Amino acid sequence: MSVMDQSSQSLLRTAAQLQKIGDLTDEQCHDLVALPHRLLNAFPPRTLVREGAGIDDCCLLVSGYACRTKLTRRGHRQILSFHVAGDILNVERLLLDRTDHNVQVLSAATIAFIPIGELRKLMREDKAIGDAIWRYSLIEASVGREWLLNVGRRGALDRVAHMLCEFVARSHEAGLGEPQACPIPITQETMADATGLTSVHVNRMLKQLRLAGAIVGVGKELRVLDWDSLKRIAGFDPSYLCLGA
Amino acid sequence: MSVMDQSSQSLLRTAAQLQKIGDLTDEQCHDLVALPHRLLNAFPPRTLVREGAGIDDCCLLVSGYACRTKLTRRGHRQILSFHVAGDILNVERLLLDRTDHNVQVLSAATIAFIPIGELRKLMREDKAIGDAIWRYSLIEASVGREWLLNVGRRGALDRVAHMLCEFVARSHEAGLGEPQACPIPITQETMADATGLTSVHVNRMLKQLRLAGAIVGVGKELRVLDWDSLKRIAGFDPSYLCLGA
DNA sequence: CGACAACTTGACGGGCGTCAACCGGAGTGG
DNA sequence: CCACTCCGGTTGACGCCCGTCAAGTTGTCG
Repeated sequence: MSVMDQSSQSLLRTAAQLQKIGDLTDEQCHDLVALPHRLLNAFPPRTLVREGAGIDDCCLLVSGYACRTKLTRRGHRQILSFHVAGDILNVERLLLDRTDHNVQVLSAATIAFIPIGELRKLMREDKAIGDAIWRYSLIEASVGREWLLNVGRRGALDRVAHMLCEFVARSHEAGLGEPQACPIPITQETMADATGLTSVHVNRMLKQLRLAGAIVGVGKELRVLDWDSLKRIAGFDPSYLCLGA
Repeated sequence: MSVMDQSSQSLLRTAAQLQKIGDLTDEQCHDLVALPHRLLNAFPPRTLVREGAGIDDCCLLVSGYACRTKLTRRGHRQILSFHVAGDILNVERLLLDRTDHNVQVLSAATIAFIPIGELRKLMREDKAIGDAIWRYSLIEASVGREWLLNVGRRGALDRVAHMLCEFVARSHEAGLGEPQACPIPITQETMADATGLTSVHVNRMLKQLRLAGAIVGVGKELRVLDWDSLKRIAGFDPSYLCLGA
């Protein structure tokens, strides 16, 4: 595959996701893929976007894993969402002047930068595409609400289990693994910042989940073994992910 | 003021808020106010919208206070956001088929129900109005991210203080009080469900804030006394509220 | 082989949850 | 007018969950 082909394919996952979300035609999908952009390879713990920055590009995750983060004044980090290939990393930038969070990569990743003006132009010209992206942002908000419930009102074990469930469900949706035996390539420190716990306590909870037979593996090869069991512990109901639409 | 006048005024606050957010003309503002709707008076602890429901109206808060909530399977409640007069209580319903949370009133309140079809039609006909509402939903998402940071990564004292700060800042923006000496008409149990704490511990934190001279009052007459002091304790930076735009 | 990052485990302590009692004000009915 | 109830706030005692600190292990990369 030539460099040109690679580049022309890089927005495909995002286009496919928006096609499903917004019920777009193949032609609209093509318009999305044809958007001008530049690519970047990044490695952790690289920060792509910083809070308060008014960057001029919309960032799409072409491959790899990424997350959004915020920091308290005292320097404690909270992860706001996980992202897989095809996700848009800063939708809100399309209409707001300021980015209120950071974006960091969690693995080796490729990111596509699209000038905001180009994307806005396409959205203006084709209302269905605009609606699809709006819908995408509303689904993100729905996921964010579930995270708030998770962090605010579930115990540590349920909380970790729930985070793993979402990770697996979204990986599966993106074609990156099976619910049964899906790999989870993130560190325990990352899981801690996503759940509002410490890495030490995440470790204890993972041990407990291992003893319960729900997960297996160590280090970077953590895998979900018993999907049903994990869902039960977490009280996981995937409807908030809006995968069906 | 006649009943007719009352009804014709009821959407005014929402229109004014969207006008500021989306830089709308007076005429566009007028179109919003003229939307067909019916009014409802409600008292706590009434639930207006239930999770999973596919209700056909968009709910605007005309007066009073309300909040969005979610429940874990075990029945623990998390408040997702507070709302004051002029707020839209279920924006996401404009593009998603399902509501993923509940809406409850926190005080005597008046709600306007607008048929979704009517609002969608107006948004289609006037793109600026659609953009303003999208922007509104993106600002809500920004607030939600700050809540996640608050609940996940701040200690109990900072957390309660931060919640009070936001409540005051938004009340002030809506013209319902001054930063200095702003009343906070919600119960400690409500504050607990908003911060991921228990009402007992919220009580302890409020006592501490009283001793620090930041707040005064008891029961339903809780008031912010020393705004700067409260902001400092909370580490509050209002930019996430996007009040300037 | 050394350096380093991530995981693992144990000991200890504190922040916050839980339980329970009491208080005070608002509403209600006699 | 007073008794009663109810809801919300207040406080203390107690204990557990989870944070903190620290040491040790494993795997990877140079």
